[in-house]
This record gives sequence, C-alpha cells and structure tokens, in this order.
Amino acid sequence: MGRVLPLDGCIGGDPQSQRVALVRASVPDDAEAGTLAALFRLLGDVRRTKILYALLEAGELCVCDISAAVQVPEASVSQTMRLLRASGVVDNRREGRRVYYRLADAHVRMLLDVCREHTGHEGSR
Amino acid sequence: MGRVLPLDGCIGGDPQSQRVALVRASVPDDAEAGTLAALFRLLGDVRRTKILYALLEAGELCVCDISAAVQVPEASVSQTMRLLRASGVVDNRREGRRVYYRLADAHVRMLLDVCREHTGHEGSR
DNA sequence: TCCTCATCTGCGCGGATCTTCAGATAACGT
DNA sequence: ACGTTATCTGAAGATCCGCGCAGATGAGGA
Repeated sequence: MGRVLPLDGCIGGDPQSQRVALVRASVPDDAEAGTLAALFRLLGDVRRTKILYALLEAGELCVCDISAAVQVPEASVSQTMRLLRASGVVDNRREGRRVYYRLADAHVRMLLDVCREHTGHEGSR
Repeated sequence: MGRVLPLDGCIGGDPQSQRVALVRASVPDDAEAGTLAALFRLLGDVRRTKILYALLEAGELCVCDISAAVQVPEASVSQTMRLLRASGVVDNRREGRRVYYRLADAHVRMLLDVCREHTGHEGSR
C-alpha cells in the first residue's frame, strides 16, 4: 500500500486534524471492517439476492424449491446455500431427505427490507 | 445456464409447488435483483466499508481527511468516492478546493447500523 | 440390502473488479 | 497570471470469485 501519512499537507495544520484523529480511532479496524464487508459482499450477488428475497417472502424453502423459485440449477443453489450458511445469514433444518433453509435473524430481514426501500421498491407486500 | 424446470422431480407432485409458484412471482427479477445486489456489493469492500463508517461517525469529511482517517492514499480515496457517489450512496459538496462527502440518506445509515449490530458490535455510540 | 432421490463437494474456466501509477484538471493565494 | 495544492481521471496488471459440470454422500422406501 502506498504511503499516506508522511507527506500530507492537507491536515498538517488543519483545524480538522483533531476531529480526524477521533474519527480515525472510531473507524473499524481491518478485522472488523473485513467482517462487515464480508456480510455485505455476501448479499452483493444477483443470485444470492434473489434467493434471500425468496426466503424473505416464503419464510422457509428447500433446495429444490429455491431452485424452482429463482430458476437456478439445484447444485448451484446448494453451493450458494453453503456459503450463506457458513456466514450465518441463513439457518437450515433437515426433514427427511429435504433440507429447509430460512433467514437466520431479524437483522438480515431488516437489511433486505431497508435495501429494497432504498432502491425505491414500493408496496413490497 | 443449465436447465432447471423440465426434469425436476422434487416439486413435480409436491403440495408446495403452488406456494413455490407464488414465491417465484414475488422474487425480484434480474433487473431489480441487480440493483439490489449492486448496492450491497458496493458496501462489500473493506476499504469502502471503512470510509462509510468514517462518514457515519464524522458526518462530513473531505478527501484528504478520509485519506488520513482510513489510511489510504488520496487518489484511491478519490476513486472510491466516485464509485460511491455514482451509486447514490454518498453526496458531495464543494468548498473551495476541498470536496466534502457525506452519506446520502438515512437508508444507508440504517444499513450500516444494522450490519454492525448483526456482527455483534456492541455500544455503537 | 439395493435402488432412487435430494443434496453436497472438488475442480477448472471465464469474467469481473480492486489497486496503483502517472498525468490532467480545478481552485486558491500572492 | 503563476505556482501550489487538492482532487479527479484513465489504463494496465494482478487477484479474486462465481459458475457449471460430474461424481460422491446421505436418507428413504421396498
């Protein structure tokens, strides 16, 4: 990574430098930012997005249902679900030979809702 | 893309098929899912995440302040801000030779907050 | 126990994206 | 008007990641 501190003239004698120092202290470190970014990145894929919204609507679906709902091969769905599950975005439940998936918690649901609002999707329900 | 519909035995005579059809109808189409995913993907990067949380804390920062706050070269920050701005995640305001950036709206702030809660960061404020 | 079905896993390719460097542009102070 | 400073832009390289295929695994039913 390139150098940053040594030759910055902007904040040198700037009245903001104090404030910047505070901000800098409160900015998530690499570890935390990595975790946060990983969660967002997980949602940042068309296929996963579709699947998650499908779960948001349906509450609970098995792999083959998801496959039918979002028009994606079952193997791909399975793979995607593994990813989502590993990150704690979804939970699963086994019933016979089927495995049912659902959104893990209210936070995830809230993220999906807020995002849909932001992008201007009205009348979601 | 592989075939999906024709040879699925799972939902064939399944009582769920009705429900699945409903879900399928409500799942965001490619266009909408693309928009949603794009927003999440935008937040799904360590550098951008740091910058956004910095803005969440500070309210408003210029490029050089951000550079100092997150320890990233100014040129890189500038480029990142262009991306964020193009997607409407941040707004900017020019004041002399400085350009100040801020989070665009409450939705973005909410996304950041909810995500931080989800990842188990207590005492956010 | 054997066979079938739903789901899972490993591998390799193609595509998208992040990063950085170097130069261009804009605005200020003198 | 000139030099300096802050910010922006464009392009190339390297990296990462998702995608689909084919075979393996696990659970039921007869």
